Amino acid sequence: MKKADIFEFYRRLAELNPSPETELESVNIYTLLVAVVLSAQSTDAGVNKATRALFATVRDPQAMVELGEAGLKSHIKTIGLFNTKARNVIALSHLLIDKFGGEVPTDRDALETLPGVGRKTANVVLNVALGAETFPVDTHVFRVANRTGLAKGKTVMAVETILERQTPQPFRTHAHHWLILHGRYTCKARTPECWRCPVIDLCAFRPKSLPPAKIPASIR
DNA sequence: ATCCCGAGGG
DNA sequence: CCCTCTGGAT
Repeated sequence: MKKADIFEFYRRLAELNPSPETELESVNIYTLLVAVVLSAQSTDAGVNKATRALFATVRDPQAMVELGEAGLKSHIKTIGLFNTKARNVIALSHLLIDKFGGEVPTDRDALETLPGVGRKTANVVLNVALGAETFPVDTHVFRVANRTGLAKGKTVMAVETILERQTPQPFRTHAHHWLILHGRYTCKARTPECWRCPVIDLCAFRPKSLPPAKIPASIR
């Protein structure tokens, strides 16, 4: 996508939602980390439903370890991949206590040493908790970037590299959330709702599937 | 049947 | 690169 169009793309999403935030609920950086780990291949709404009860009493690694894997599983049974996630969250909590003084590390390499934490999760924690200019590429960002032509890449890493390089300064901290919210509510996976898309004229997908709207002269 | 703020292992 | 883990919503 052309440089001027990239700027205009973000400018419009920013105008509609000046300060976008994550829809994952958390009470501190530790619970944020846990929520993001739990969110893999699951909806934010589904994760929130489970974590509301969990985070009411468990808000730090020590409490999580005391709850135990079986106890955690009973809280997250309704979330996909819950066996692996429960194991990872308990292991990750032990590691935070043993190697990081009970605190969540704030650099990407350290975060990625935690079980269940990959590049995308680390990028989300850094962006949401610290306001870092990271570009987590999830299913929505990957789809929106490729479909619209904003950043075409065959892998999530390729897309992240392009976003990191091309995103204009005023939009760098929130770009991730604008793309994800646009993907979740408008540029949906199965049936994108192009009729209410604010950037339809900048989109590479629109011309092929939906012809440009022709408004009859009679109603103009 | 497809998708949801993926990661780890082969 | 591929596959598996997994329940809930649509």
